[in-house]
Amino acid sequence: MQNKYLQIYKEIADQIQGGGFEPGSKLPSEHDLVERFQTSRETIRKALSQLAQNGFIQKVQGKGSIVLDARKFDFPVSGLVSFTELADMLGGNAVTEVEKLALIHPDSSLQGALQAAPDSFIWEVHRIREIDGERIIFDKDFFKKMYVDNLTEEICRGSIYDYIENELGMAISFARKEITVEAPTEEDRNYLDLEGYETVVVVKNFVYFDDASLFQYTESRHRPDKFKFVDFARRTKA
Amino acid sequence: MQNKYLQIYKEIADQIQGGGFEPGSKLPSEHDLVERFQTSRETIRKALSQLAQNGFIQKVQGKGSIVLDARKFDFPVSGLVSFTELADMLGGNAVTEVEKLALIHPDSSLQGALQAAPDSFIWEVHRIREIDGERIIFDKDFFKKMYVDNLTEEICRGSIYDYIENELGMAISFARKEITVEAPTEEDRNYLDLEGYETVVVVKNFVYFDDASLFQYTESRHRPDKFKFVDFARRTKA
DNA sequence: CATTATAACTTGTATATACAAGATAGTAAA
DNA sequence: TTTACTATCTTGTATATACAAGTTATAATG
Repeated sequence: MQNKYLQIYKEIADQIQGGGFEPGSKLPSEHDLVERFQTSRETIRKALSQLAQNGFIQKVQGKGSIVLDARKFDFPVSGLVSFTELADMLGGNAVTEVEKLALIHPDSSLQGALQAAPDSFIWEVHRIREIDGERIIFDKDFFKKMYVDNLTEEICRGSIYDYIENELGMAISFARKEITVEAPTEEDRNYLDLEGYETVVVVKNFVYFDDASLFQYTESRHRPDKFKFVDFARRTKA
Repeated sequence: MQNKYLQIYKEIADQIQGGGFEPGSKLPSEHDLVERFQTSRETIRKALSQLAQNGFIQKVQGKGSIVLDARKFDFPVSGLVSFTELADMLGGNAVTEVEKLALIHPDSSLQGALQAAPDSFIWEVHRIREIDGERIIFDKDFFKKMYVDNLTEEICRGSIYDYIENELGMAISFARKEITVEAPTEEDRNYLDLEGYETVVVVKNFVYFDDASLFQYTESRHRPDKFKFVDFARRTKA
C-alpha cells in the first residue's frame, strides 16, 4: 500500500488490457482522474506518462489521452521478460531442460562481455526450451557467482529471475539487447530441432541490476520460424 | 530557445556521448545541476528521467546517477529511426534506389494493416538500400495519401520522414515494430543480393502520428548477415 | 578496537500554484 | 451566412515546499 502513482498506473493499465477502456476512446481528463483517485495532478501525470511510455496511451495536448491497442499476448514481448514469465502468459505447454550447470572461469571473450576478472567464478547454464514437444530455443546463460551464490538444477528449471528477485531480493533493472542472425553451431544442431533451417536467431542480453552492476550475459538462440520480437518505440525528440 | 528540460537533456546526453562524462562515473547531484542550470529540481529530474529512460544513465536512490555506456553507432538503433537517418550516422556509402512509386487502392490485408477503406488511396513505395555496392535491404512502404498528398521519386530517394516532419510539419510519434524471419519471396530474390541465404529478416513497422492516427505501414526486408537490432529495455515494475 | 548512533548527503514521492499552449464550442460582429 | 473573437475546456512546463528513504562518512559509545 504505497506508491500512489504506480497503483494508479496499474489500475488504468489493467483496465486498458481488460477492455474497460476501448482502444481509440479517450481516458478521463487529468482533472477528472484527480478527483477519482483523490490525489494531485502531478501524481496523475506521473502515472499517465508511464502509460504513454509503455504504449498504453497517447497524450495529445489540448485534447486528452487516447487509449491505444495494447494487447500483451505477443511472443517475446519487448522489455525484460524471462522465458518462464513468457511461458506463463502463453500457457502451460512449455518445458525447460537443463543441459549444463557448472562453475567456470571466464575465457577472454566472456571476461569482456561480463566485465569479469579471469580468476572470478561464473555460473554457466545451458537450457533447452521445448514448446509443444519441439526444441525451439537454446539458452546459454552466464551469471557472476558473486551475485548469485547458490544455483541448483531445480532453480534453473524454474525461473532464475524469480529466484533472484524474490529469494535473493536483488532488483533486476535494465538490459542491453542485440538481435542478429547467424549460422547454427554444432551445439545448436545438437540441442535444437532445426528441421533443415540453416540460420538461428541470436538474442544477446546484457542484464544489469538496479545499481548498474552487470550480472548476467545471456545468449538465446532461436529456431528462425518460431522467433518473433515485438516492440513499441517512441521517436525521441531532438 | 524553449523547453528547458529538453535542452538540459540534450546537453547532458551530448556530453555523455561525446565523452565528457565517463561511463561508470557519477553525474553531478540533482542539487548541483539545479545550480549549474539555474532551474528547479523538478525540471532537472524531468531531464534525468528521460536520460534514464533512453539508457544514458541509471539512477540509484541515495547514491546518484551513474553514467552508462551509451554509444550510438550500432546498426538499426532501437526506436524510430529511418534508413536515411541511419545512413547519415554510418557514413556516406549508402545509396537508395526507388523501384516503384504508385498510387493504389489497398487490398484486404493492407486494409487491415493500415485501417484504410477499400476506395481510399495509398502510396506504395519500393526502395532498395545499397550499402557498399550490395543490395542489402528491400523496403516496402505504404502511406495514406490523406496524410501525404504529394510524393515524388526525388523525395523517396531522400528521407520521407524528413519531408513529412519538416516540409509537411506533421509529428511522427511512435511505432509498433515486429521482427520475424521468413523465406525470401520472388521479389526479395529479384531485388536483393541474397548470396545463397535462404532467409530474410522482416521488420514490420506500424507508424503513428502525434494524434495517434496510423499513417504508414512498412516492411523492411534485410539480408540476414547484415541485420542487427540493438535495444535498451527497462524491466517494468509490477 | 569494534559497534552504534548521528548527521549530512543522495534520490524518491506527493502536493500546490501559476501560467503557457493547443483544441473546441459558442457568441457576437461584419 | 460567414468570420472573428472569447470563454473554457484540455494537456504542457516551471517553480516551490515538505517529507520519505537509501547511502555514506563521522562522531560517540561501549
